[in-house]
Amino acid sequence: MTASTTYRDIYAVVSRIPRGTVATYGQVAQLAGLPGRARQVGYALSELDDPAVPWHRVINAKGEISPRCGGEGDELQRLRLEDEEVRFDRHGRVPLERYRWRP
DNA sequence: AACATGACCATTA
DNA sequence: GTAATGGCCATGT
Repeated sequence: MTASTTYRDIYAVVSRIPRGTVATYGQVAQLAGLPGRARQVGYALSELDDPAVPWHRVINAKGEISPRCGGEGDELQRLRLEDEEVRFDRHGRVPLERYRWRP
């Protein structure tokens, strides 16, 4: 494990995302003080094993759920978001204009 | 130390 | 609407 400060910073921001809202990787990176390092955010979440972090509230800039190893990860994420009042359109993505987290 | 990989984003055509 | 390009950095071998 040995979570680096960068990762802990990312986890801290993700943990602050309110229920019923979503944030993009770029947004999380920006709020975490890592502008332009959206990639690291996704990587940090992939290595994440802390159930206290609502990683399912983080999606890509297209409002879609990013693929992930394991198979059921994307599906699980969608179910969890729907369980939090977040609806998907017919394209299978979330309207960021509507559910985007605004700190 | 070097190389390759990765849950990405913004811009341009 | 899609396709391609550049950039950014941590992790594992």
